[in-house]
Amino acid sequence: MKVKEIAQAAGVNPDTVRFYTREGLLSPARNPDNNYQQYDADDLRRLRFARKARQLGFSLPEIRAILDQADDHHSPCPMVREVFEQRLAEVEREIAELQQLRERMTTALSAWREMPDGTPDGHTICRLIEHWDETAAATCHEE
Amino acid sequence: MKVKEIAQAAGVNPDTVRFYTREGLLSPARNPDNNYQQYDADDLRRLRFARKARQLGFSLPEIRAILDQADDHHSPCPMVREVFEQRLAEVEREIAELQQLRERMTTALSAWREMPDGTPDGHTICRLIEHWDETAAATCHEE
DNA sequence: TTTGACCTGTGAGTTGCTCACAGGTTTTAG
DNA sequence: CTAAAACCTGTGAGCAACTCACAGGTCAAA
Repeated sequence: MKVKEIAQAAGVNPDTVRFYTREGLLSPARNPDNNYQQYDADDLRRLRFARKARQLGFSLPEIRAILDQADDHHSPCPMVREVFEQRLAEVEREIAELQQLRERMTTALSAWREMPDGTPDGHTICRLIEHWDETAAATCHEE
Repeated sequence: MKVKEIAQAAGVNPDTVRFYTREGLLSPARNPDNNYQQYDADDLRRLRFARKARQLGFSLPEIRAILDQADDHHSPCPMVREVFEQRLAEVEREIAELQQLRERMTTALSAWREMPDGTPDGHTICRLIEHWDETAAATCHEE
């Protein structure tokens, strides 16, 4: 398989395939005639695995670690369980943060309906945002 | 105020102040003696505004647009309302995606409790992840 | 006066791609 | 048979919003 073929088979951008190859997640053979990359079924398996793992929130270094362990005939699954549970906790924290944010946004939006727009006067820039509750917002930071 | 002082007053990293200055959100005067940046109360107001707007999900270009409009004595608030509503919709979409993801993760986790770890055998890399439901996960992509 | 804490600008690193570029190869249409 | 289109190659830059590192200048206190 050439780059475009494996990319289509996995449903990703060919540049992603090239990128993963550069990053060492894929190690295709070479066609000695034209120096093209030659991917096989095992590469496709690895690529699909990597994409699934990405959807689960694994980072590329984590995925590479799992793949490397699999290459060494170690069972990577306990590691997967561990990282997975950490990732689940993170997802739940993100949900909680976003829900807090949403709540404050809808509250602010309904409060704003009664506020005049007001041209900036040198003391306020936009009172809609300046009246946002600072301490409440402080707990909601992106990372 | 010098960089560190305004940074402390707004509760941000001094490098963030420098970065915002480079990006044109802040335009401090200069001390002609030593070429140090000199921030005033208006800069602090702009900085605090920018941070609040960031917490609300505005991008730096958006914030700069608001600030520029305020400088020109236009009322930026209608623009704020508009971008804010877009942002709220986005937050709600993110929440929905993360909730879907969490659900699939907890489902997978409980399914995995009954699965053996299994050393990779050349056909599977880690069955924990390979048995993740592909089509279900396809609807949850990061952007 | 020397140490330490600050200041300056610039450039690189972060993450996971995506795109652009310049040049080589292969396929397809005329 | 040839020319154009579509592919391949590697490398390097761009995204967002910082954060950190570096080398050199400035200033306060001991």
